[in-house]
Amino acid sequence: MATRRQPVGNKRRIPRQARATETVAAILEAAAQVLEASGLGGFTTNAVAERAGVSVGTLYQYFGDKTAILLTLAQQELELALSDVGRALQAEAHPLVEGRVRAMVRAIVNAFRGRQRARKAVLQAILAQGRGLETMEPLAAFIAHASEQIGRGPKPVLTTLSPEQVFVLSRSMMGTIRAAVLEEQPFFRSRAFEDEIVRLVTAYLDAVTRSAVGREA
Amino acid sequence: MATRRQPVGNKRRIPRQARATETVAAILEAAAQVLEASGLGGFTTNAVAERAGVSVGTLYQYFGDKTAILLTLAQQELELALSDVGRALQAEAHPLVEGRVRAMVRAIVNAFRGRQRARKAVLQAILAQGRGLETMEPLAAFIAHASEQIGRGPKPVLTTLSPEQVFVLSRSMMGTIRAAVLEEQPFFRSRAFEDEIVRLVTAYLDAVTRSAVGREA
Amino acid sequence: MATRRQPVGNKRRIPRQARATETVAAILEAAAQVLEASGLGGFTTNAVAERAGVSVGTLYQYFGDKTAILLTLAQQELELALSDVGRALQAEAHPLVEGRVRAMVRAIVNAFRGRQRARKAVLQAILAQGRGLETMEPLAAFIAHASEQIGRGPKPVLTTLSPEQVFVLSRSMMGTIRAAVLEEQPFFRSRAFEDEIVRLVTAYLDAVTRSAVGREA
Amino acid sequence: MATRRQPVGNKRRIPRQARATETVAAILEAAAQVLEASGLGGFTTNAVAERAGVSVGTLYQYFGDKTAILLTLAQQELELALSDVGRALQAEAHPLVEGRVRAMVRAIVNAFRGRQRARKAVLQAILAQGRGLETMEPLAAFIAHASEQIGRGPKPVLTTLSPEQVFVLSRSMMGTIRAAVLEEQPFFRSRAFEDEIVRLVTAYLDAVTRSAVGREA
DNA sequence: AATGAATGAGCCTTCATTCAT
DNA sequence: AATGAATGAAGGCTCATTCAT
Repeated sequence: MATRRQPVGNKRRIPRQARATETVAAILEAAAQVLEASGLGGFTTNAVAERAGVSVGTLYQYFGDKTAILLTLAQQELELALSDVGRALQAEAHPLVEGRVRAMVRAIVNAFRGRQRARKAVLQAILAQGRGLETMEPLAAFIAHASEQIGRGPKPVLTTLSPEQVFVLSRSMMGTIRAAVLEEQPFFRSRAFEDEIVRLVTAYLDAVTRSAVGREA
Repeated sequence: MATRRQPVGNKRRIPRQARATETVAAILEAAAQVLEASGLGGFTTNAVAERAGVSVGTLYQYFGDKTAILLTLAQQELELALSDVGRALQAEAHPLVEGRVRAMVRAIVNAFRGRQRARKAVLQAILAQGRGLETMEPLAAFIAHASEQIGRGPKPVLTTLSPEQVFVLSRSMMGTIRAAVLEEQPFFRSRAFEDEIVRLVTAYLDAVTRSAVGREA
Repeated sequence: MATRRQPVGNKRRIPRQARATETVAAILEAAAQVLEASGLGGFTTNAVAERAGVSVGTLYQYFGDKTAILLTLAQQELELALSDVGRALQAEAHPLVEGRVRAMVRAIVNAFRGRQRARKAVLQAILAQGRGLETMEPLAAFIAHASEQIGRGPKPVLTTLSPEQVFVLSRSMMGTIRAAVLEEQPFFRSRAFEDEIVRLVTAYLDAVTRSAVGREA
Repeated sequence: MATRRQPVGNKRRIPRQARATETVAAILEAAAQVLEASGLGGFTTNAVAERAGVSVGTLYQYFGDKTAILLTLAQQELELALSDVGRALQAEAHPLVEGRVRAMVRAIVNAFRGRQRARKAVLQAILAQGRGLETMEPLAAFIAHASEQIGRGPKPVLTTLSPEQVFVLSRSMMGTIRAAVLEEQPFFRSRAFEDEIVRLVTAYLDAVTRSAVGREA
């Protein structure tokens, strides 16, 4: 009967004090751990709070909703991965396209190494809510941008990719890596596997470029 | 999904009578419909039973577990998809590699087309339980076999693929299509998307072949 | 995260079996008892279920909402009271207006005797939700009608009452009786008190009639 | 409202300084506003504190209990209403009984006019705790006294009312007005409604007087 | 075999109250 | 005196599962 005001759903309190900031961090860390240990099924607010060493009440002081935790986590992870990959691409150390592709693949493989389960769960949760698109948007934008960077340089490859091409490019790479993690393939971190992914991406980029050039001519 | 009392588990009763078989079919069909209509969140045993026109009790007579329904559904869908793809490959109608690749891509996309939401939910549910591996295994085996068929024919392309190559080939294709389903991409059924996947696969096959030839020479 | 479908709020299952009907009755009886014993503050679904000897789940099988219980209870009580008062009025035993008024007063006093607290709580709950008007409507209609019956007979008194008059007539009488109960006045069931209420009502009716007649003349 | 830890109870600190007095006033004003805006359901200590521009801690410095705020609010309102009514009666401006009754009714209605929702909520809260009796007592005493004042004056009406008569007189009037507030009747502030209450009271006074005279004669 | 009423653990969320700063 | 982060009991409600009929 108690009236439920503020069906907010988002963040609730902007931590202004040091202690509060720590608490938020603890909650997010705990959330990732719980997700990692028990999957989405075990991801309950009580479990997160307990692991974080705070009470549920505190948790709700900073996250208006169970979902808000997930969303924040997702964003955080995304940004981390993005900056890793971005760093790999910006390096001037790779003059050749292949070199840059390889750097990116390596960054992604590394990004996928830790807390695989948490990552998966976050992904699922996001998707399960139809929030996927918005959340993924920065990633898509990034890869669209990244593909231009790959092409640029001493040996430029392409100028613009269609949305479908960006999608195929990013998802084929990500999907392959993700599958290897999920299936716990023994060759996951092997050079042979890395070679094949690089081959996949460069071959596709090549094909796309050739086709574009052919059309222009 | 958290099992409550008895951790029963799998199927319970092997239907020997016609009526029983019908009941099981009705439940599975209802499950797919519920999944399609309300997503995983609305997938409750009661909802499925009601839609199937049976009582929950009856449902539990044939499926020891809510999960068992999902698992059965997944297997069923998988078999359907596999036989579709198999048919596409066996046809002698595609003399060129590209033709065969396209036929396969189309078969897979089609397999994923109907009841997308249900499929997505099944996928999620399977993955959420770590059951993904077992369930996916037949698919992997199939594609490994299929890649040989692609290469064979009037214009043979390759003889043997390394395990890593089979993996990259199959997962990049599946992963891309799956991502399109999960993210509910609007271009999912477009020709442009199909073209890109075909390009991805053929480009990779080409690159692999060229490298193999080079090594042999 | 579990999706909450059906934010129904109303009744949920129409009991078809004997046992179910009993259960509903038990829940309503328990609700009244809890209300009586602990007031609105103690009126929790768990308390009601426990007192009814059923589980919360069962309770929610028949009432989609905590409020639904209160609403049903209110309707039930209202109908009971209404039929009591109605019976008092329909009796041909009271040829005089005063006699009929007295019969009504007595019926109301009796109606207010049992489970005062429950009644009060129900009232409050109804009002607290702004549902008061709808719920009270039959009562208003009834009193409007009853006032006509009071006036009819060998010595007719009035023909039509304005909404304000119906309101003042009914609420002054009800309010006085209710106050006596709430304050546990010792004279609550005394003849003297009854006399005064009868005097109040008849005097008011008289005044209204005289004013109406005066206006007509 | 259920007290959680320390069953503290009432006021805690008697403000001796100017600032403290202001704070208390701010809290009470905020309480009324919150009540008015969100009803009893939204009446949380945090909401009140925020609106008052103080912290919860400060609030608890002056009110040992959420209830204490409500109680204080109720008393404050009551005193205001009482002094209004008293002023209306003491005025020599109304030589006729009816005039004095009308003045009183108007004073009471007016008292109930502003912040109706807040008042209703306070009323409900008081009643919900069985605290109604104590809180209402001064009002009853006042009306008993007032009825004597009504009768006095240039045209005296009655000498003594029996306890039952005082009760019926005061409660019928208050009960009717209160019901109009609680039910949020649209005609609450209309002249027609006022007329009917005046009619009710004067008719009753009249009837009582006539009966007393008859008995004396 | 089927039914469906009943169960109850457990989830998410709120909010009165405390206490270290 | 004031602050506001933290607490945690308690409440409403869901749903997988059982079992008497």
